[in-house]
Amino acid sequence: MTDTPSGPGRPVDQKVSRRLKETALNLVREHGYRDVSISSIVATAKVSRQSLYNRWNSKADLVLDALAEDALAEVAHPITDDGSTAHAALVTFLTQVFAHLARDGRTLQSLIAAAQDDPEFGSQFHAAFVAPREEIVTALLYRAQASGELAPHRDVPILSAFVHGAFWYRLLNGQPLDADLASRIADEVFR
Amino acid sequence: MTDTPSGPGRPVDQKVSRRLKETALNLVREHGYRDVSISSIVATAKVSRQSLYNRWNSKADLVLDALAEDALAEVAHPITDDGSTAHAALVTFLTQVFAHLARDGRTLQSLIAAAQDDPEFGSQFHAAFVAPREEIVTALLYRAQASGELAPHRDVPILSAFVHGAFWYRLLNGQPLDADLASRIADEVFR
DNA sequence: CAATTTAACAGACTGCCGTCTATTAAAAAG
DNA sequence: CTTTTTAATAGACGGCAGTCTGTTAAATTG
Repeated sequence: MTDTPSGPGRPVDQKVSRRLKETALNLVREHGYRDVSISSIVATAKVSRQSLYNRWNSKADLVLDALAEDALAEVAHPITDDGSTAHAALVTFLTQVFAHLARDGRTLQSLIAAAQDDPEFGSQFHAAFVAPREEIVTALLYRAQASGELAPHRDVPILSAFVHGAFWYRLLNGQPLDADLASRIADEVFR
Repeated sequence: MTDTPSGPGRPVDQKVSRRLKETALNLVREHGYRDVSISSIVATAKVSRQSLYNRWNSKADLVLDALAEDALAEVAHPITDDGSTAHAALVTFLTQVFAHLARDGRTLQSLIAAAQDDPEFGSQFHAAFVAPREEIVTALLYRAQASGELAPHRDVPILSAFVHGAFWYRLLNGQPLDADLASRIADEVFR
């Protein structure tokens, strides 16, 4: 999927792609998403403007792709501490997410913002970032219900919206995402 | 506060302000926030570009101001059905918010997005829209605790973040905000 | 090797943003 | 009435986004 060398024509230069992603991520982390222009990315990467648009539709597209290779993807695997309670697992999950967001939380805010006025990017962002985390928490809560740690009549989809919503609400309103928040969220979910 | 006619110099023409707000709101409701340019607003309102920038710093500023005079402000008053339970009051509040968002929810999404990359507008948006609703729900939950409807050990700030977060999470992810959601949120809060 | 196909590149172009300049209009102050 | 002060206007400007054109480069196909 990453490279399709078959067929005629000059092949896509992966070095160009890598250079663009690295440059974009470096510039965004240094100056902030808003203050990095497409023009500055291609100029810094020493790549033609069109080569960027041949690969991505927008700055948001490019940055999401660059982030996906980086720390953002590391949280997306399910939690494996099955010896522990669901309560503890939720705290662990949230703490991990928050820790990774210490570096790229600001950028993530900008990507969420970009998704609001660009439905196509919104779908990609949802698939790459939102859905996997939604899945993890939902599965965790259903397992907790099966094991009796969570009462069977609790509304798991709503509880999941509570957890992710509290996270988004704090992030998008510039409030801190710290270990204290993680444990208080988990405490309220598991009475 | 709306007009300060005292002092020398030509007074601000309120007709120009009204025309800009009306035009902006009409255009945004018809074409969507993203597809309305500053240039089209001033052209349609037959007002000079600078007159807009003399009053607001950005399109987001203008549209928030225009919305604030409209339906958005109507929800901001506390709930008065004191004869009812806190559970019912929360459902009423959420249903009202969701109903008003049927018209301007898309625009609100765009304003939340704009706030992410513009701290100054973020503060204004928070003061005009976020804080008042946060206040209503928080007060409602504390009253419920005082009356015994909500257990005293429950974490009201977190519960408030749950409620608003679920709302934001659904809105920003393009999911429906309907009566069903309102009652399920309330059911989980007052379990 | 020659023809075909696709990538990379340089550069131009339109449209919009946010700012700035110069001019005219409408008020208070002397 | 004249001066001062601020608003409204018209229009220009530099910078960036996204698109497009033409040219060169690198691969497969015949």
